[in-house]
Amino acid sequence: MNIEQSIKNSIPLSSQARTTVNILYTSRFLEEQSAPLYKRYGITAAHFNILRILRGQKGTPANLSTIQERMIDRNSNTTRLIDKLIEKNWVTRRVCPSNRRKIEVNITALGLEKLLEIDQEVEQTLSRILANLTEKEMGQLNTLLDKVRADY
Amino acid sequence: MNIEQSIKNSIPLSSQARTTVNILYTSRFLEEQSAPLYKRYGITAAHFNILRILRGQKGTPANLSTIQERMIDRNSNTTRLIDKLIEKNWVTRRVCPSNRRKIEVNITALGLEKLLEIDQEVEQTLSRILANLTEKEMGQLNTLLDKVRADY
DNA sequence: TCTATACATTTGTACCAACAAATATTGTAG
DNA sequence: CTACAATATTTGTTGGTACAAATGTATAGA
Repeated sequence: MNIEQSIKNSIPLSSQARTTVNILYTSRFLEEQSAPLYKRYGITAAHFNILRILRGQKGTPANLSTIQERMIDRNSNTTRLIDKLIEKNWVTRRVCPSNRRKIEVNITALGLEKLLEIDQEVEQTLSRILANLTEKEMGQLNTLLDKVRADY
Repeated sequence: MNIEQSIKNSIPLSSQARTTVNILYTSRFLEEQSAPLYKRYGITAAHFNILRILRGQKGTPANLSTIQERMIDRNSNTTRLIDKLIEKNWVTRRVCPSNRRKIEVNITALGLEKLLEIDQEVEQTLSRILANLTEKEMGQLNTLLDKVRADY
């Protein structure tokens, strides 16, 4: 179903508006599909995203500003997101010895283990949904989306 | 900048994951660009979306379930979103006489006026951002996104 | 060295969203 | 005509998000 049928629009949208609505709507759709999965582990997509960033560090500790830079969903509550992951013993936080304004966040062995578990489920879900697209089409889609954000 | 540079990823993502992250990230980007605009009018994107749906009704009242069906962001708080629009005198709500379980929501003249104002600003912002894409590219992007949501 | 400024994170607050349960109304099977 | 299920919306609660202000630390200039 195309986007105008999906949202049952009765007034024609400009190409720009239609494209924007389609991106927002599809993003929302993907979030809805994956949210229950994160929930089973007591976290949200934002927590998962942080875990993936920390794994990407390959042992090097990350400080808050680095994490924020790399997040999909930048917000100023990264502290509280980390708090939750600490509660679960999935990450650790300590004051950076060389610059005590900074903190060092590390993923624990348990965190890595859980991340792997969740990651596999996420990949399964995504593969099922994106099975509708060929590799070439995913490439085109990525190129076009990159173009939307160009100059920013 | 492509998505892996944007989020500074250091571990290669699967095509599915890359595409998903790209859709989420671009969606988030578009929300960030338009949010301040809505905020100046004391509303959120969800309120704006409801106003657009009501305008699409061309005078026919919409009940809550109809609005929810057409929303980008479906949630069960549509009641409270409407509450806010009523406070502003941008919409009215009354019990449907033929079926008192339902309510009838209408946009007011003031609501239409404000919607037009906001809409013009939104269009300007979107046109500026999506100026990076040709009409043909927007068409391709829409086709690909529709395909992501096919079968659902 | 005192002071101002920049940097990095945390905290307060108000609002928004998700989910479940509650309420009210209507339709329907016996 | 009554009990039960279905429909439509509202409300309670919990937790998340946005934004601003506050805190603590480091750096650089007079």
